[in-house]
Amino acid sequence: MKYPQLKLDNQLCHRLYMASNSVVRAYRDALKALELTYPQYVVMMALWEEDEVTIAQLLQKTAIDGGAMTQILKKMTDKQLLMVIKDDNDKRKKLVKLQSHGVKMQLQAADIPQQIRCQFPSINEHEAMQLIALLDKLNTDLA
Amino acid sequence: MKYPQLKLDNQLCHRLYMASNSVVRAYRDALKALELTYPQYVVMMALWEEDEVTIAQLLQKTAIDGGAMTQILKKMTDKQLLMVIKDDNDKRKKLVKLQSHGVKMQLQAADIPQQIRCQFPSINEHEAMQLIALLDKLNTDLA
DNA sequence: TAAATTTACTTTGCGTGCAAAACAATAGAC
DNA sequence: GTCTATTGTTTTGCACGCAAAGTAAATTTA
Repeated sequence: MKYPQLKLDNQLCHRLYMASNSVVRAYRDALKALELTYPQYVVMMALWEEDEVTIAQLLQKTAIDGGAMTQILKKMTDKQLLMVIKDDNDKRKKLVKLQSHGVKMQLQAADIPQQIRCQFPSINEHEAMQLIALLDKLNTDLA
Repeated sequence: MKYPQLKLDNQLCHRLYMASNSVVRAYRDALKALELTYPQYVVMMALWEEDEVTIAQLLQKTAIDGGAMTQILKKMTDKQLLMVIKDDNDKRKKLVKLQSHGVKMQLQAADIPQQIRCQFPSINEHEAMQLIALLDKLNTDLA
């Protein structure tokens, strides 16, 4: 091959592409019970950490696309997981607030991380931390 | 917080999600010159390595979704990058073959990997190889 | 204070990723 | 040699990710 740098085997990026897709796929079964997609689950995690935040804060924390977020919040509102309220101090802003159904869901979600973790037994705790550290570097550079 | 395992900061998976999106975004400028999307570029890399392969082989090598592949090959055919030919030995199969325009594009693509690499300077060569090894483990487990 | 700029969010159009269903052609079982 | 199962690919419907354009409200500027 003329250009070894173009071999798929040499592409860090293709590995990331595959890994991200695989991991999101891995969540599907666990999330089916909660009737959540992966991005919707990420929104829930963000809100369980800090509730009543603006959409901008949620976008920042989750790294979900703004255009998609509008649709996601609409669907989650329909499911009674949360509410979107106008901010009276600044009418451009909107606050996202969990409904009781959304709050309670945290209990059901509590063992999902472990369920997922079991699906990659080849990675030990040390390696998982290494991976997180490397991905943080990457994300910082690409931010 | 009641459930630290649900903190976004503790999620390997959310890092992967962000990193994959960021990296694909990073390719956008470089690929704009070739009028390719990232998955289309992956198809090109696969074909530059081995041409005249069946769609099933291409799916296997690229890890692109089958339903999406049909659309991707249609668009790439329209752009004269490749052809999809029926296999006479087994009429279920189809072979994908680069057109001359597609073959020549390899030269233009040859410096893309380096362009992308420059966008995450915090990761040195050793770390990049570490990252690849860890992602390979992950992908093997989740395959 | 009126105009220009910026901020916060929504909308639109396109390109995937995905599951599930559909389809055609081959291979196997009997 | 039919009947069934399997293989290879396409289609459909939905959910994002993304860029770019649009809207409304606040802020800055002059």
